[in-house]
Amino acid sequence: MVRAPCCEKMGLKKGPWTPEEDQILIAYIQKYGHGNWRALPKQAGLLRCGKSCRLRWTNYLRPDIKRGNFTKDEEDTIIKLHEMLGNRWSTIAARLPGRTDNEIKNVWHTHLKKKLMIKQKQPISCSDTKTQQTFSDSEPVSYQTNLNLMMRLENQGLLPPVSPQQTSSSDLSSSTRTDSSTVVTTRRSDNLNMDSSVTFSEFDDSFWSEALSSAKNSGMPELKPELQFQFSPVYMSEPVCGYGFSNNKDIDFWYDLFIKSGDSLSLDLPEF
DNA sequence: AAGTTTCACAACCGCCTAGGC
DNA sequence: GGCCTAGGCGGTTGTGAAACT
Repeated sequence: MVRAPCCEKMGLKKGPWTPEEDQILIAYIQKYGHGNWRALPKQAGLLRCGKSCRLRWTNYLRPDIKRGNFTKDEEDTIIKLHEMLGNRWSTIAARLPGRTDNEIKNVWHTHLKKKLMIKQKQPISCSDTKTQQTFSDSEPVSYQTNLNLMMRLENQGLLPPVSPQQTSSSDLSSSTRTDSSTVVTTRRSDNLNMDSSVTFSEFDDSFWSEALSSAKNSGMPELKPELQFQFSPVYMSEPVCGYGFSNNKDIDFWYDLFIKSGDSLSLDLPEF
């Protein structure tokens, strides 16, 4: 692949953006949009490369960006999602409206990583000890299976990043279950093909009963039957949920999210 | 008050992938 | 199928501000 010459060699500007440059970029995008980032700076009269313009717009100038400190809830969500997804910043960002992957990456490296390190150094309380034991017991069974699931979903193009504005309760998936397998119909009709479905023969009844009994053992209230049915397939159909029930900690996290919607749980997905 | 270190975050770099030709 | 380009992603760096000595 031939790499495009760097900005400096092309006589283009690097470094911090000035307010004037910001204004030019905003005005241009508001008027013409940003169909072609490479052509944009020239057409807008900016001495920047297209990549720099795109970064500036997506990370800073976009009107839907939320500025200011992260809330406790946002931090908790990042920590839990990072635990499940690793450094997939853009996927994590898709779950936090108004936050960019760059911002989340920064806050992780500057705050949350340290916060977690401090937390991990603290002695485990009696109740925590019990929970941690359960985690390690359940993890080896389903983790690899869940990774396989995620790879299959990715290979079939069913794990695109979800932008927050695209998520609404009106475009939920339908999910059905056959005798031998769980069929997941993808959730969103815009960039996922609603006709596509995936059959997970390895996720049989024993898998779900194992997951649900693990949840029960960890002290959660028993899930309602209709919830078990809806909860599991919908969970799997979500890109961020690709790991499935890898351990009790994950179950706990998703249970927290779902249970907050109360009795309408089996019908409504939480907004991310 | 001056110098040094640490912190926070914007911006850049290099790689990868999808898609057009 | 190979080449090329644009766009996207995660890792890293640069820089100004704040804290510390």
